[in-house]
Amino acid sequence: MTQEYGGAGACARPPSRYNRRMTDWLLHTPALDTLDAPTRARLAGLPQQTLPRGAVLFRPGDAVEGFAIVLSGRIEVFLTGAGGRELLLYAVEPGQSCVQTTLGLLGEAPYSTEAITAQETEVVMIPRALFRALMDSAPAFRQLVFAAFAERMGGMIQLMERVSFQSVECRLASWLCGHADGGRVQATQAEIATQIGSAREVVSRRLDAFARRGWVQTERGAVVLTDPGALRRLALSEGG
Amino acid sequence: MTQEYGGAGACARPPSRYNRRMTDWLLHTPALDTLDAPTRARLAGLPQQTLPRGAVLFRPGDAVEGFAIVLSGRIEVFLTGAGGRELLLYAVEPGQSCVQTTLGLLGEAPYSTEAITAQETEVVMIPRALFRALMDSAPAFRQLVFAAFAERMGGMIQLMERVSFQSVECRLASWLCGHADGGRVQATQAEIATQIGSAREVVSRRLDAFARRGWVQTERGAVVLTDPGALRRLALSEGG
DNA sequence: CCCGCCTGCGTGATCATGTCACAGACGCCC
DNA sequence: GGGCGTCTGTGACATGATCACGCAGGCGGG
Repeated sequence: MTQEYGGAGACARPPSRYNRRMTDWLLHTPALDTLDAPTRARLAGLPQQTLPRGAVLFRPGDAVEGFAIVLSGRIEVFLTGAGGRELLLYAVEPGQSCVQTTLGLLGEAPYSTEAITAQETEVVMIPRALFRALMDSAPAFRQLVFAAFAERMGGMIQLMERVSFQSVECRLASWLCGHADGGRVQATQAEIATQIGSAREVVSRRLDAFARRGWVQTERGAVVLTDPGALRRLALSEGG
Repeated sequence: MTQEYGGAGACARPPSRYNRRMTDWLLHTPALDTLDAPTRARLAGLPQQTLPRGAVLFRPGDAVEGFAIVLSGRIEVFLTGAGGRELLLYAVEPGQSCVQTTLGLLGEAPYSTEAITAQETEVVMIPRALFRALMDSAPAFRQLVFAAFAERMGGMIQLMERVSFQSVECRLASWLCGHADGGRVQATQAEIATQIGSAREVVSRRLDAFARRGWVQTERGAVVLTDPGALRRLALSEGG
């Protein structure tokens, strides 16, 4: 399902066909607008890379090569359990950076999670040395990194809360509402299961229950929301 | 079980009987050894507070008053679910600081968790303004905060892994091994349940199973480990 | 000493979820 | 049409959470 793409070093040594010209990508990255001129100058020269959907940026055990900033697309970071079950920890979207990476750069610890692009994704890698220099010398950059860190931590706590204390039904309804595009969600049940931290069979049964209540219609690779209101009410009901 | 102690503002406005003399507590805090002289000077004057066991430092919804550094004792931070079930997120021990607090100070977000002292605990509170100033001007302080942050994030990911992918039996065995004092663990089954993120009844049944295998003996408010080796093997078996 | 009460513990019943095994359905390519 | 891989549906079962009790030990008041 997720095609291998360059293995462990994908983000560090990508095939050249995915390298882009060195350009002023900073202009298109609002999150970095607050950076001062010298910092911008040091960043502007870095090459950006385009990764196809399904590329593996890192796996558990990999060493951390540099600090990634996402320009466009989306990277999903998963925790993998013994039985092969996966749990989406968080997603990295444009202007954001990867906490696991920050963690690795600051503490020398290898990755314990797996990162896969969910769409075609453009990233800029900041090498370790430059990252550390910026952290020390560029207050705005530091703010940026710290803010990202804080946001993730908050997100992780929320995730823990949902996974530990909320029913699968609630999580599923919530996820469906949050991913509907014109009353339609394009995803296989296995994908949904991973996203909400459950198992495919369970998703299948819950969706079936929703369908019997007339809230959704299931198709191969998609779910149609026929009563988004009901789903939303369930999602907000905090049901344990 | 956890006596209320001054409520929301406990750490900000403690009863005066718990205030101590202003002293050079920095001398006894190895974690802060790397701080430069000016920073140490700014910190040395802060008062330390002593909180009894069971004091509530903050609850969900409280505003963040300042940055806490633990000198001695132990603070436990919990997530609370709908049914009143609680899950230990992490503990703050001497020389460490509270991430939730950092998060709140940086992002203005209120607490979503609950912090309770597990023993008599000495803390120093750094007011918000000083905290921000130090973050900007004292690289060593910044390093300290960042390192703590990174460590917590790693811990949270590990916790997520254990809670999501490991059996209660493994977690229980592991916890017992980690908390044995001379082959004996002093804790009620309800406490153990909270620590490993399960329910009291489940702990009761698992302990019973251990007892039938001759690995432990249960007493009122305590567990005696009669075969620590077996428990340790189970704890390390990564059983899903 | 007896009683009432609180806390901690044990247990059965039931529900929610995760896991395993397997079969049918759908799409696609040859 | 036939073969193959992916997606989905289902039954059987194990684990864990929740609910509803009852029982035991400890403690203070009478």
